[in-house]
Amino acid sequence: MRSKNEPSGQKRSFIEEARREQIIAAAIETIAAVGFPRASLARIAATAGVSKGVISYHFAGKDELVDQVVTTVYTDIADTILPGILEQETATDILRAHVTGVAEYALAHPDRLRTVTEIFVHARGADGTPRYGVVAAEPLYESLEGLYREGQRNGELRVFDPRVMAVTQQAGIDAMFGYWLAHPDTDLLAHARELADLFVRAIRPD
Amino acid sequence: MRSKNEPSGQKRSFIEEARREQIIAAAIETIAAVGFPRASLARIAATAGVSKGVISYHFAGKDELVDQVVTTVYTDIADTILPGILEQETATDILRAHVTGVAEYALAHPDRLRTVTEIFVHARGADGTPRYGVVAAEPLYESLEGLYREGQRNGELRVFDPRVMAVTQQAGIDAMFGYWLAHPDTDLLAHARELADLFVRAIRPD
DNA sequence: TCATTTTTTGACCGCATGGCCAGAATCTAG
DNA sequence: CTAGATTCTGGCCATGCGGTCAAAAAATGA
Repeated sequence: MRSKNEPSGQKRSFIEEARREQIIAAAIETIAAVGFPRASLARIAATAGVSKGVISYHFAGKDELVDQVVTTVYTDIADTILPGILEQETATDILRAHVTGVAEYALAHPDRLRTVTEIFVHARGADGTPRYGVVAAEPLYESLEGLYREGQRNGELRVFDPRVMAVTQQAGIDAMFGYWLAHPDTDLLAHARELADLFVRAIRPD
Repeated sequence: MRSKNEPSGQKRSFIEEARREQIIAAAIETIAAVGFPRASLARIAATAGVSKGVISYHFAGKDELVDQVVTTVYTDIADTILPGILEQETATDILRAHVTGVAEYALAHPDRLRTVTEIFVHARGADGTPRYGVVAAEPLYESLEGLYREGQRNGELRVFDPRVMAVTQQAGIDAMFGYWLAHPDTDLLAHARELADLFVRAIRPD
């Protein structure tokens, strides 16, 4: 049975599903440990304790494996921090919940966040262009913009450029995580609170 | 004559200096065009119109070439935008001059900014750790912190965590440039003004 | 039990990389 | 003009990569 992105028609066998999960987990562990450029199929296979060919057997190629890693981690992040965000009422509270939610997830699962960061930064398509670059962040930008616009409509926020703020907010969060990776002794949650403060002051009415 | 980082004792010959400059220019052009991971010595040599061995002859290795590229570009950036920053009086004006200065440089020399961005993101040492990562940004962070602290001392700025703000400001500038590269039709200077606005509001007194 | 299918292994392929080097070409002094 | 130093070329090397494959091993089911 050749592996496919979607189990079209045929269901995936037991062992097939288990192996895929195992290999995805090994990929996350390996990428977090040695970085994306050094996470070769051979290294990932060694982490999983299987032969290199097994990965080729269960995944169409490295690209599909990386796609599955991204999907797996992002689903997990969304499932973890979305509930805390949805229970907020105001745009300001949502912003704070977003920033601190990512920080809390980073503390609980540093490997997963590091892995998707590595993939976003380093993964490139066959033509050399980024595979998950700025384009992949577009839905997130639009989501943040919607939040800002609602706040502007009801007067909770002042008038500003939502796109610039969305890009900046996401950049601030990414940089917070990157700085913490390089300086693990710093207080990530304190950084998150301070960062949220900066953003709230930047967009509140005069 | 073997090449060295510093001309120790012996002066560098005429042709040596010319070739080094030519190869550095070719490296900048190549990295900006195809990205750091694809900018092999062979490609850079082809851009320069010389044999691959020439690079090995004039530089100790790829690492030294990349170091020279970074030094060259950073010196140029500093020479270009520092004057405009130094003539400002207040911390707020300095911040605005910093943000818009980088934007103006990006418009004038997109290849150079893109190249150092590529190098900072992708260049790794033999052990896989980043060669110009967060650690390399430390002097810049300290410089920004000094600026903030001065503003806090004389009451121009409120009290906030200077390190978090420094990390965030630099991240916002980097993201501005990255977004512009992906969306070249957007108004970079307008983004810079808006970004400076966000930052000024984030740190001004209540 | 035993034939069939699924899964795994380990060797192998083509390719690109950074670096090396013998010899040719070029430049420079005496 | 000529001898020596400098510079350049083009081919070569070892390494690591993603991917493929025949054959072995394991699981499955009649």
